[in-house]
Amino acid sequence: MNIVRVALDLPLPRLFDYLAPDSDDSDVGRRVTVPFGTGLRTGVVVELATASEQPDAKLKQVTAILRDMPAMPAEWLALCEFCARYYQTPLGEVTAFALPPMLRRGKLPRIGKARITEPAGSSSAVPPAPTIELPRLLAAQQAAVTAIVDKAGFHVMLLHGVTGSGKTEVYLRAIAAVLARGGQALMLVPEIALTPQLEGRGAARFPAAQVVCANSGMGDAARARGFLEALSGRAQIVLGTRLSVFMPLPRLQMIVVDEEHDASFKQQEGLRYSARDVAIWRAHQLNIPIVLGSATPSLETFHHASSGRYQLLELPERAVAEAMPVVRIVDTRREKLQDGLSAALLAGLQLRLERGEQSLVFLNRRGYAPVLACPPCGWISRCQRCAANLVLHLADQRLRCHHCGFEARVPRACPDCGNVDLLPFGRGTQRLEAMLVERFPAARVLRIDRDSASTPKKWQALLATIHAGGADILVGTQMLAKGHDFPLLTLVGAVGADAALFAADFRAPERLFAQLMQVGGRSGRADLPGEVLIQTEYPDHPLYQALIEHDYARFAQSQLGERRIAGFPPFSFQAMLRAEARTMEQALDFLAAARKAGEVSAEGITLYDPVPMRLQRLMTLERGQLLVESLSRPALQAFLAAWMEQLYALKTPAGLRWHLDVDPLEF
DNA sequence: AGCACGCCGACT
DNA sequence: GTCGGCGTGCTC
Repeated sequence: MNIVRVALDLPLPRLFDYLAPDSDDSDVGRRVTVPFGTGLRTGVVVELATASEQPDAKLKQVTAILRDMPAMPAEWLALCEFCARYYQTPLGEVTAFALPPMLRRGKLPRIGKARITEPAGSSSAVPPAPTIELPRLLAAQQAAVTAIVDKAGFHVMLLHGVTGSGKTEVYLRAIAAVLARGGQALMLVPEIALTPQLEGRGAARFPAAQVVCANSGMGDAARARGFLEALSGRAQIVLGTRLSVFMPLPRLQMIVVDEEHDASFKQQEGLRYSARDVAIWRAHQLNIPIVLGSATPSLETFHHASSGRYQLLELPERAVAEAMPVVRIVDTRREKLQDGLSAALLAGLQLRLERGEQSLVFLNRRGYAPVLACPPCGWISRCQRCAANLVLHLADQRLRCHHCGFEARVPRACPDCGNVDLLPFGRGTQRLEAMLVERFPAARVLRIDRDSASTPKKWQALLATIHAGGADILVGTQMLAKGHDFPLLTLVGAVGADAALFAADFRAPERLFAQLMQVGGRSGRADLPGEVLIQTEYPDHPLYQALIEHDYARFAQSQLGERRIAGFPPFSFQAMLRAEARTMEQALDFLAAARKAGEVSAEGITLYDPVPMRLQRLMTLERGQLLVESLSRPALQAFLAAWMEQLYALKTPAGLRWHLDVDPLEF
């Protein structure tokens, strides 16, 4: 009896068996449409079988095996199976996620039926060597390229180099070597904003190579076409955001993860995978090298590089600018600030204005003020759906919840007592912008945050203005920190950074350091030295001291010391069970029951008390969480697998939803 | 997740 | 007397 075992996109951790009389080995990895319940569904054949555990009477016959494109290779299925196992997600949900939506629905993009079925490997010819003139490499770059290119087999390398040290050039040389051998390369980058730019650079460097992009912002057909190009072997380079780690690449020979520390590699809903970690597993499975690049590696990665498990490749010098920016700490404890800005920063801005250079004031909080309040009666602007304040956006006269998107007009008077003198408290980018306009009337002030750069088009326009010298003072959030060079920028002021120093999240300092290092790296070019001013009430804090010295390693070591003592990752392994329900009591009760169920098999596992999440209520749902920790990853994995079965069996009150987050980044 | 079946309130 | 509420149970 010919039976196919099918992964269907359902929240059920099992496969479904179907009769498929005309199936054979070559159908493993193919999409199938099958009758399911009352309707039809599309899934993926994961394996063949001759018998089923289901009674014969229950078995239905496959409606169609879709043989209109090559089957997904075994390596791709193995990757999905790993994710299903590791992240405790049903395999059918993983395969559905890993396929572009169009293919997931059983369809094919227009054009290229001929191309789709063309045998793979036909284009594995060596592309002609690029004729464009290559930039000269620094000694350290050359050494890094050699180290990468010489590797055969699985090998994790950390390419550690500050902004401007020429990491991208190293990637491109290493990729060129892979292409010359007829292989395919996969390069992961953080967010959509910078892929077009990189795509251009890649296309210019490898004119004969097929470069395929993948990110969630692309249209359905384009994504499906890219997937098929990669699967057929025609695409030689895949460049994309986290989801491109699932691209099928039959001749994959090297993976690059640029800005590997970036939090956007971890998906925060649905399949909560880390593309960086999945990429490392994939490299291991394929026995190929992988390069992780960053100026401020994640502490996990740095830890492995220090212990020798990963090879450390250092790029100590800046390739494009002569010097690192000078970092100065401005002690704001004694000084009376003027609208939040110190005399030193104001003087710095004035000086840049006089010289015709650009400045940037970095404040990671958008809006005008974080909250609007009525001092006499104590009313404050709160979101009705979330346990959060409504942020005042004066630019369009709205109050906005940054968590759920709720909006309201700014009230003329206090809704509680009628007082008309409502006061904004705190400072956001809009307020900073308004204040700078007033203080420097001759300056052209430009605000860059998610509100002013709400669409790619607006974002491009803002970038163009900055590059053309059409702005003197930039006010911006972390948006500005990523991936763009501003040649005229010579001063960066960081305001309100202290908030992250004592945040409840143990990863907050790590993120702050990376952010400040990155935003500081925007300033200064060969002929225009850069300066970074950090306003703080904790001038002696080790984080800032390390920043002055541009000493990432020192910062990382001190952080790792603290993590070791506290037993935090990378010295322990974690998973978070979260629940949301109509009432906090329901959420916490479920978590308590889950904890009780888990305690039976919790050898070597710590199950903490269920607690409300930091953002307790979101969209009217009360949220709680339960942290699970172990000193051993295998022990944690074994526990989670057993625990999940018990969790599926727990009965939950109506409206309660839960999920498990393995290796959580958010607390 | 869907989508059925299944027993209790206000409508033609 | 029926339309429909969403509780629980199954899907190969």
